[in-house]
Amino acid sequence: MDDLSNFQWFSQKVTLSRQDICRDVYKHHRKAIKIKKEKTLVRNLMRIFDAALKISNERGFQAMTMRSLSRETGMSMGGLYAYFSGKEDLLEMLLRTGRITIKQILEEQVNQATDPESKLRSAIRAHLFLSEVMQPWFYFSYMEARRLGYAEKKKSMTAEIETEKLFARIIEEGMNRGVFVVRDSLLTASVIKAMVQDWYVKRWKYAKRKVSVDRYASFVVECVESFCLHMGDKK
Amino acid sequence: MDDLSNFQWFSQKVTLSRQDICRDVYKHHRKAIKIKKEKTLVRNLMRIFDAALKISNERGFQAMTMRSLSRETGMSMGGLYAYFSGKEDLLEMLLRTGRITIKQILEEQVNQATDPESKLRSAIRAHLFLSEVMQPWFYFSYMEARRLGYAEKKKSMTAEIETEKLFARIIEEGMNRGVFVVRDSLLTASVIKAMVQDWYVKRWKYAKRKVSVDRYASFVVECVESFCLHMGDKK
DNA sequence: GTCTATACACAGATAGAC
DNA sequence: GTCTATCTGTGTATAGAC
Repeated sequence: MDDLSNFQWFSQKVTLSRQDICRDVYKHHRKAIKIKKEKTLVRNLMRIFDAALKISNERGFQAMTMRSLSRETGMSMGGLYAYFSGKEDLLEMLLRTGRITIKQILEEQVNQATDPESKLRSAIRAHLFLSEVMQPWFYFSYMEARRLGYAEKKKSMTAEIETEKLFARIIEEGMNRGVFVVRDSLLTASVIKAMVQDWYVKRWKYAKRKVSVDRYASFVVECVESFCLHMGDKK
Repeated sequence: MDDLSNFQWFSQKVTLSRQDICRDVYKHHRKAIKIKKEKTLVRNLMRIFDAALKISNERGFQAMTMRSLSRETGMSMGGLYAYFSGKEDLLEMLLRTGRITIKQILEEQVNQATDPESKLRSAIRAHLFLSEVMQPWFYFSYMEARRLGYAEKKKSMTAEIETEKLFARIIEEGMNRGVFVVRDSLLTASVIKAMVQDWYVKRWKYAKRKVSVDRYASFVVECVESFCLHMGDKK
């Protein structure tokens, strides 16, 4: 799929799914949400999410006060509590929406390719482009996940393991078919994930060096293929 | 150097340098520290540092209250303020001690090897073993660095860039000598760093899978060499 | 050198007017 | 549906006893 070579496609997908997400949030947090008109809910919830991500990614979620959220959204503190029952609740919403979006979009991408080589390439590129479009969310989730309550922590650990398994399965398939060198597939998946994560965690670094997603993606693919195929030359 | 194959050597080094570190801390924070006896200072400062790292790595530095630090150290809140003038000050001390220890120890390791291949191997292993011994500090520094004041943030960014340049220089030397494939040396250094960081950031994952430092180090070296030398087979 | 008690600031959350 | 005003809990920091 040619669209994978840039992230426009992902960007559209993410924007379009915003309505669905809000409906889902409403379903799961009905008790807490006092807003009845869907249009108002969608508009303000998005404002709140964007503001919360912005503030949290600068100083941390715990350091984000309701007052600063009020300032950033332009809504009053009292008004904010019509959209969630408390900070914990907001956190849960934020994490949930991200997980759902990612799942929806990645599922559309899965198994578009057939051979292990192009599957691996697609998986790496898809992850990178998605994390580029939703960078604030990925960064937030990465940084805050491990300091949450037990339940949320577990969820994010499971998500991490699942992503790795996705890569590991592709690699194992390649090994079984004899196109990839036989090595520890889980460790290989881990280092791939580490490289993908570096893109959204250290974005300031790559921005400063003017490295684009496309270039980074190509580099990671080259690196992984060289390891899996033991080819040093460009393909 | 054979000692590099396990991290006992690093462990000893770190323990031995504790006294020096305290002397350095005392020098830079003289105004804030009200303790006169060196023995008391060293003992309690270490208690405080260990406790602060433990709490912060669970819930974040910002979420660590003086009350929780008091509980963890067994010291009273009033007593704690004899060792630093406030949370910000404690933070600065913590980061400083880590940077100094790392610098001292890594400098001893630099240029033990001569050819680019073994230099690269040594650099990777040294970083991994050091981060293993000082895991709480590395994790802390990684997680808290980006939400500090401007000055401290700058310092930790510089440290990150410097580490990358260390790797990049070795790789460039290898390219110039014709033993490494010519590629983007900075991007190569970045992905190496990403793999090394994954070790101390995702330690829970590797612990669960019973992957040892030694095994992880060997794997990363294999991965990097395969990319730089375009050899897929074991060396 | 270490403790207890407390000052003071600011956080999250809500009630009730509009 | 949104605002202002305010309650209550908890945070950092210090003064002064031991």
